[in-house]
Amino acid sequence: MLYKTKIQTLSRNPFLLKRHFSTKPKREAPDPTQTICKIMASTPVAALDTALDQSGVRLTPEIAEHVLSRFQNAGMLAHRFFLWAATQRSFSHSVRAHHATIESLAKIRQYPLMWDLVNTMKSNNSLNVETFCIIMRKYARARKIDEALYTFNVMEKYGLSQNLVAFNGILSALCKSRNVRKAQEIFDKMKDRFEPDSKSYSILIDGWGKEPNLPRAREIFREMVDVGIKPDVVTYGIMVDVLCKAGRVDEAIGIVRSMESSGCEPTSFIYSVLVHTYGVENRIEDAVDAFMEMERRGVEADVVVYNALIGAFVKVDRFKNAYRVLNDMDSKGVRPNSRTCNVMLNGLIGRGRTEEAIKVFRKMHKVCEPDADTYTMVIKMFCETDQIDMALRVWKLMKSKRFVPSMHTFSVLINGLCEKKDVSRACVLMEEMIEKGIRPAGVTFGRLRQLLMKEGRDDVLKFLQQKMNLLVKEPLCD
DNA sequence: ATAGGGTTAG
Repeated sequence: MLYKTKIQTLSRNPFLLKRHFSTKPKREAPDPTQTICKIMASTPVAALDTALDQSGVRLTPEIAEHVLSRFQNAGMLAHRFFLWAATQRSFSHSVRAHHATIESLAKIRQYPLMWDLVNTMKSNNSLNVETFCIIMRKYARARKIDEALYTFNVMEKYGLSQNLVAFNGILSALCKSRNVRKAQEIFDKMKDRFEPDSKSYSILIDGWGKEPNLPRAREIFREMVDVGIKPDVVTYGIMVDVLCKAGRVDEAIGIVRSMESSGCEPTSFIYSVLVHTYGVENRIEDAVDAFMEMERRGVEADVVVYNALIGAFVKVDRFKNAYRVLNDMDSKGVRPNSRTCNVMLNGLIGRGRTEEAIKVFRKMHKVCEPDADTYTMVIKMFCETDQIDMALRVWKLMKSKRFVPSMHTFSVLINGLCEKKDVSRACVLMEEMIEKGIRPAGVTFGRLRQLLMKEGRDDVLKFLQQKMNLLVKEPLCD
């Protein structure tokens, strides 16, 4: 109640951000990590071992993990480093380092090398079920369903038991890669062997919900209850989400009430779904009510619910309320994150409030670690307001932080440059993008092609096209 | 890495 009046009577000054974002950005990686990363980034592969040998760094498992996570999108490099490190005296890789390298190799589809590592782990006696879950998930994401199933089936040959964890692992891998049908098939075939638990059912319900197939999701939920497995707070949360996404908010509320009466307390997770859904439907009063109900029940708001509430206000153009929520977060000690920033920026940019967006970006980007989307939005905004120089400055800022731009970040800037007929700059970026292994969207490439043809630069076009043909057809990363 | 939520872009 109090909260509602508070949000309605707002401070005049929308820029209270200094107060909200007083925390320092993240800690830095330890120094030896930097040394190694620099060597890896600047040394030709053939000379890498020697350069690493001469670095004088005393390796620890922690440092190795840091380095591997830095290069997780550069699978070959990560693997080279892994092999080099393994030869160092009185050093051995952690299980997590093995897993990280397995993931890196799977990303670039170097499956034989990946299995080599599995065998290494077997002889180390460090293999576990998680190793196989990782591999199953990677195969499923690469649309290699048979290989995922093979991985599941081959576990026992590696001395691991095919237990419920593994069973849920394969179900999850299949559902997450949009193969619910297959997951359901496996489930039906093997459920007697594994005694499914609430997780098994939750995985399937979520899978059907994302299909989307609400009737099937409902059916599995019912089956779960029928066979005597109690839905827990996660299962309820999934059902609420599935129903809300299907536009059945009324029914979702019914679930919330039923969980209350069965002694299962809703969490901030569930409220974030509700607040978000009301926001999407422009039902700001209901969104605020849901948020207040949560507070009344003593459930602590986390950054996600706050973001949903901010998004709801932004959607109906009530920015002052949004700033007030930021204030509230600050007083409760909940730190905003990159999405908080993105919700604000997206709203401001969408309403043409460019100046304000710039101010918010200036203040927030120091605190909330912008993500690729933050940069994409800001660069796009500058392109569309005819400030390409500013767009380029943000690009440089991003690069100076060694931030890796996404395909979309490249796209908006290339499009902006094309718009300005700055073909040469656009081409340089296009080349950089392709070189990084990122496949440009068809329209982006098409636009540049048109310009190049108009200017008679068929040579450049041919060059870019050839480079692109070297790219694998499917994306290498996920 | 056996289960769930919030933004945008394309």
